[in-house]
Amino acid sequence: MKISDVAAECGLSIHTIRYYEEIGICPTISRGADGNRYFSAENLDWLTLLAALRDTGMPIEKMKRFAALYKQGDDAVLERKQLLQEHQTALDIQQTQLDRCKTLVLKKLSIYDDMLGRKT
Amino acid sequence: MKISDVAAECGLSIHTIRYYEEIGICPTISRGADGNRYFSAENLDWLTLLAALRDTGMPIEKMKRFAALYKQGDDAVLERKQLLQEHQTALDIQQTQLDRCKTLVLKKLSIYDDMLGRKT
DNA sequence: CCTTGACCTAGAGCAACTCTAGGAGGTTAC
DNA sequence: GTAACCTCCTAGAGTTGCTCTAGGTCAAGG
Repeated sequence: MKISDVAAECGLSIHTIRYYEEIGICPTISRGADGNRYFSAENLDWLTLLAALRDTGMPIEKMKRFAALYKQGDDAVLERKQLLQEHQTALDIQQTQLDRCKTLVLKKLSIYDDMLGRKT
Repeated sequence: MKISDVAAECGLSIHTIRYYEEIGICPTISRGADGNRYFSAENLDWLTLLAALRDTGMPIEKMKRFAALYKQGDDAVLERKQLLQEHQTALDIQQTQLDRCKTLVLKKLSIYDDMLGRKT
C-alpha cells in the first residue's frame, strides 16, 4: 500500500504521515527499491488508531510514549492499557465540552430566531 | 470583575484573555485608573461563548468574523446565525470522531484485557 | 520524447496559544 | 516602615503540531 492510499484510508494527510514516521511514532515502514514508502496492514491499523487519538486531542508526546510501549511488545500491555484509560478520561472531558457548546449554540440560535421573528 | 475572576469563570487562561483582547475579538474591555482590565457581565458572557467555541475547535479567523458581526449589532443577526449553524456542522463531525475513538479505544482495551488474562 | 503525476527530502511558514522578562502598585508580616 | 508577596501590566520569544514550498527523481501515457 502506498502513502496516498493510507492517507485516504486513515484520514491523516500525506504530510502528517511522513511527519509521524520522522518523529518515530510508527512501527517501521518499509521502502521499495524506488525509495517510496510501502505500508503493511499493521502500519495502516496503527496509523488509523493514531488518527483517532489525534482527532480527539492526544498530544504528540503521549503518542510517543504509546508508540514506545507498542515497540516493547507484550511486556508493556499493562502500561498501554493505562495510557488508553487516561485518554478515555480526556474523551469524557471533550464530550462535556461538546455538550456544553451544543447547548450554548442552541440557546444563541433561538435568541437570534426571536430577534429575526420580531423584525418581520 | 478582574481578569483572574473571569479566567476562573469562563475557563480561558489569563494569557488567552489578554490575547483575545489584543486581536480584537472582545467587545471593549474597560480599564481602571491602575491600568488593570475590568470586565462587565457582557464581557464575561461573550468570553464564555468564545471559550466554548474555542474548546470545540473554532479557528480564530472565524471568531474574528463572528466578533465583527457582533459589533455590527442587530443588523448582522442573520449572518451570526449562519455562522453558528456552520459551527453546528463542525460539532457533529467532532461527535462522530469522538464516538469513533471511543469505540476504537474500547476495542483495544478489551484486547489488552484478553492478553493480560491469558498471562495470569 | 516530453509531459503529467505520484513520490521523495529538507526546510520554511503558520495557528493559537503559552511562557518569560521586566516592571508597577497594593497589602500583609515583622 | 520596609521587606516580601501577590496580582496586574506590556512586549516579545518559544512551543506544538502540523502544513506548505522548493527542488528533484522516476514511471507511465499520448
